[in-house]
Amino acid sequence: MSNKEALDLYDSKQFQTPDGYTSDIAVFTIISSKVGEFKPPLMKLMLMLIKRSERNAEGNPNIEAGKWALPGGFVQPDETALEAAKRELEEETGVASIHIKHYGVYDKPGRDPRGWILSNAHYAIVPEHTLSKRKANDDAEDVRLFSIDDVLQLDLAFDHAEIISEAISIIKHDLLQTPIAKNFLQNHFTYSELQAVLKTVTNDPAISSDQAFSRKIKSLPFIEEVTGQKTQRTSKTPTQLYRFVEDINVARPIYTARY
Amino acid sequence: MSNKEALDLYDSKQFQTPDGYTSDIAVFTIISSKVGEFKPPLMKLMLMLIKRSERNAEGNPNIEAGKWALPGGFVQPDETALEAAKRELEEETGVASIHIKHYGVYDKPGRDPRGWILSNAHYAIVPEHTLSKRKANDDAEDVRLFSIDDVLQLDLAFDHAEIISEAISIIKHDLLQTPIAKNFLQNHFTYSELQAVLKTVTNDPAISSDQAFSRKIKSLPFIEEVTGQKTQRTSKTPTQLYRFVEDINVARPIYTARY
DNA sequence: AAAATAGTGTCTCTCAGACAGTATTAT
DNA sequence: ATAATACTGTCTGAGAGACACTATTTT
Repeated sequence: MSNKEALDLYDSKQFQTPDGYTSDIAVFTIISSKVGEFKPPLMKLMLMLIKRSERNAEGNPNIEAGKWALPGGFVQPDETALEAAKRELEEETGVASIHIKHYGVYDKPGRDPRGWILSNAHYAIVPEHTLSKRKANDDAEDVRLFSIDDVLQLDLAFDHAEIISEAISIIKHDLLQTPIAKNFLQNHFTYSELQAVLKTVTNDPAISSDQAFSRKIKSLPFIEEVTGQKTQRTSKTPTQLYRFVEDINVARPIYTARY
Repeated sequence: MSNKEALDLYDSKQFQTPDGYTSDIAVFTIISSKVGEFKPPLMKLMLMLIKRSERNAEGNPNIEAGKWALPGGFVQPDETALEAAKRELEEETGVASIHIKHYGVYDKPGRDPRGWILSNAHYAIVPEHTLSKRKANDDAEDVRLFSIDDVLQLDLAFDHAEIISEAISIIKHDLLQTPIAKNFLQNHFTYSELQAVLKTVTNDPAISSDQAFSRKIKSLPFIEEVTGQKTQRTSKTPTQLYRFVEDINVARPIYTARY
């Protein structure tokens, strides 16, 4: 093949190359305020941010020091941006194999004062308890959860205000349009627990009304009853448990939906 | 601010940097076989590919020569990948301001023999007539439209088989889940023209049945009648024209849909 | 018994789906 | 008149929404 000959002649310097390739991760969790025994949970959607250290690992002044930022870091040449995001998230939280999804590319010239630096944005969903062991590291002097209603008031590094704003839009959309609510719940859950997750992003009466939602959940093809399984963790009355069915196509064409 | 001090100390060589940053574009069009006068169109969804030249602009042997590939090229440091895709598409087809959307990042190590080269994949929708002036250029010795049913049988460059396969999945999804069908149609269209577009990707009876679809289109909030406007281009009977309403949210939550 | 959550029993209204029928116009 | 496309009339059944009611259990 002539590819070898072409390769020998190829000069990678003929085009300008980026100065860096990074992955950022918007880590979402839901904190359940346990209101009391035999009560459904009160839930709030939160985003994890780090506070950038004054000095980096080498002891030099850090860029955008003191500002709040998404966790993330440089992609290595032997991995994809998604793999880098998973690796960094695991380094940060100790959790592997959670839900993580790419949602955007940020490459506007001038977005990073250090040069032509590209970022791939991902969002991740982690159970609340896995963030208990979250810790500051070389680059972060603090790690904290913020309500998605407050987070954009912070002094944010780089273009992270824009990246976070889009992450919030996307997760609100995906929670209602895809079955990712699954990732905020235990394997088996009650209708009121799923409802509490959805109520963090919608006040649609078809979802927030107890009667309507407890009826509706039975007819959803991507959710099934766990037959015979009940729990009392949300009420004195034993309550039916449900689970998400794997690999069900949930989307209905907009041209056949009811409006 | 101390950012200046930090910047002076920042060494961009501390991390390995990519060897290139590119944009690829999957250009879709629909060719309407005009069956005859007073007939609705027969439509087929097509993808435009280029055949890579044996030699590049400098006269050297070209990488992946002779293979079919997506049009695309290197992103410049003063533009985003999306801007680069628009610029390249305009250079290629002469069309500006058409529908174009980012849908994927391809950065698997080894995907390009020339080195660590990142690609952002976009899909574009262009009206058929704008591709009449399509032309070969330095990098392409041929430009051609392929049916989305046949295109994956070709000998494709780099990892373009994977990129094209995902483009096809995404446009099939978006055609039914978003109002992008608008971009395949004139401003004013008949129910059977919209139906013909949708039938390129679905055989759902609610869409492919004439009676059902002509009724349903009246109740869709994102489509409105153009009052008093009729056409005879699809039938002897004068037919009602419709248009897409701007900025209507079309998505219904999966938890309130009918299944 | 009281209180709280989790449902179920009905009714009404809308609409999807099916089938048959009508409307319009060029030839 | 015929043929082709574009509808409309009408029935049926499923289900969404609203309201009232029942069920289960702890305290």
